[in-house]
Amino acid sequence: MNGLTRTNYCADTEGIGKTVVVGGYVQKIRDIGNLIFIDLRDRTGIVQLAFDDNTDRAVFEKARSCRGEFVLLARGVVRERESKNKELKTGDIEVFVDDLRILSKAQTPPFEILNDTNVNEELRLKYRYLDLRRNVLQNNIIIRSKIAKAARDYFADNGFIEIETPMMIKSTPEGARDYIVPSRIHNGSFYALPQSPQIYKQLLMIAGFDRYIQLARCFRDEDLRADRQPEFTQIDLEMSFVDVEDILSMAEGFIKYLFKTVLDADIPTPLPRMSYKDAMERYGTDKPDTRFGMEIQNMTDMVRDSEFVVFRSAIEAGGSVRAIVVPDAAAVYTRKEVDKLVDYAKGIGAKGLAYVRWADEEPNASFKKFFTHDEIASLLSGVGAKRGDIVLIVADKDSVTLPVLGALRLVTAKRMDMIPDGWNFLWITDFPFFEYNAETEHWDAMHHPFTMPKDECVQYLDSDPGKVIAKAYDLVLNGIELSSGSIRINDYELQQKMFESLGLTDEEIEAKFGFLVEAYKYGAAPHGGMGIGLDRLAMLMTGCDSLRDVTAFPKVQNASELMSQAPGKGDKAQLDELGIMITEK
RNA sequence: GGUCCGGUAGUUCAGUUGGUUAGAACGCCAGCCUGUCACGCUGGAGGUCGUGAGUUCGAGCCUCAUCCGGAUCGCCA
Repeated sequence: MNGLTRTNYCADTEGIGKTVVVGGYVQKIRDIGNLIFIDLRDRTGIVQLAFDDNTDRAVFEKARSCRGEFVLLARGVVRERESKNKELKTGDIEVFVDDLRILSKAQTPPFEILNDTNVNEELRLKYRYLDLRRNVLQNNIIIRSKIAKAARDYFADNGFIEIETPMMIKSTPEGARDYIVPSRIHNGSFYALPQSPQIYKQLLMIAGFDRYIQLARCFRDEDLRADRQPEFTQIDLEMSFVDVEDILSMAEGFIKYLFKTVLDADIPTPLPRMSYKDAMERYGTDKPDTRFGMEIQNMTDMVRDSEFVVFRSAIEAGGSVRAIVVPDAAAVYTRKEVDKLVDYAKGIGAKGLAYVRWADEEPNASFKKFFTHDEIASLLSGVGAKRGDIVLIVADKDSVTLPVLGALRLVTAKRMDMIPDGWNFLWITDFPFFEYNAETEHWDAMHHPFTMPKDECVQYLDSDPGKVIAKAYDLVLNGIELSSGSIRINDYELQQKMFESLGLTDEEIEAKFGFLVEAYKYGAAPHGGMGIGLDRLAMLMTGCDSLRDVTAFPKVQNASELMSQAPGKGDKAQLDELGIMITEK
């Protein structure tokens, strides 16, 4: 670059008396007449460039002409500052510049490049390359890179082979909606982008690779959330000659290594476990946040004889009455706000929400007409409530009471600010194999149809599908699902039977999974694996609450990308070639 | 697809019951300033009030539609 070669990153500049060459973006200019300071920024941080009346006039004038975000290369001697800045890593030194190159001028950016920004995210995403200049965002991306490296290192050290699987594959039924890619050669046919490399990694096990890993891009055409992007990355792995325990301990080893390497945090292993059934009954969700208590309590027996029709009819219909106690909430939740909770509960499927708001001496129960003073007192002591608490009660089928209270538990805990920091990992095990779909009146696979049922459950496949437990497991961190996996069926006859239980006809099985069933006829070791969400790991490990903050070029809620404006309309020639005609929706 | 929230200088926001010329801070431009680091001082430029209809003598403000972004429910084997 015009005879100058960079010697130091900005924040790594050191050695008083040394001549250095630094390069970066102009963060800030302070022009004090015969004295100019420029804060120069690169991905490591900031160093101050200094110019004074001993500076060559041409260099001085060049410095004066600089503006924010100009790209500079500056040579100079490192010297101690006359007045130091304790806020800055390089606050004790500055570079006294004798040669300055303006490598690139820059327009005034639409927003200032500041770590602590409150600029509208929409604008930041439109100019994502400017947003990404901010050190906080760069650090997130760097941590993400370290996570990926830790994964490759750990699994390579444990004998895993990194193998790429195709991105253009055949659409698989069930599961999420596929993104599809039209084929030019096969007019009218489409590839699908993989929702995960599931089938391919099983085939790699059949091929005998024994241990596979891939940082796999996955695609799901479903609505977005803060923790859901339509394309995302999984640390995808599969192992042969294993059962559940082998995979869990391999994954635990990785988690331990990862957190030590990237965050220098010690994660005690083995990680705690909870069955799906316990998770649902105690937390109303299959991904409980166990950083705080407030578990769901079963009040059914306490109110079994009550006259209150809401409670009684729920119980008589085979349901339950359950509650959570929100400690010290009466001071925070006014009557009006409790009403909002009632609306919220109704919005997520409850018929209603009974409550006791115990602010004053006398607890105020929404159902006090139906209970005596003593009965209410005994209910309160039964659930362990004290004065100042609010008790939220739902009476319905378990499939309503549990998830509703689980959601209320999270909402109120956030509002009460009672969720401590920490790394609370939890394995959820013993998932049901089937999930009844009331709409189609079918049993669907809860995990996926290749999941191995527990040995002792195979006998219930026909008689009582709801009773079949799968060799499937999820890893949950602070209430967010990080990972999901299972042992796969490696026996083609059993696989055939599972497909039949799912209501697939022989023709459907043959058309959709024929090659997979065929493959298992040629011998397969017991195998299983999991996919760990790299994006979510990065989000949690950087303390962010959106995947957008750990993704270089994320998509927004309607799955478009604001910088490039993707997706775009296909042009006429492209569509003609593919034989595609667009109809108005 | 439903519900809710938001959209006013480049940015972040304020804008009274609908009423004269829509303000502030930061940023930007120019000048001055020898130790700044949120530099300071002086002056200046900068607005399709997301868009389109409607109500009204008069709309940033009220109504409807629509676009964009976010949260949430559905959805995500």
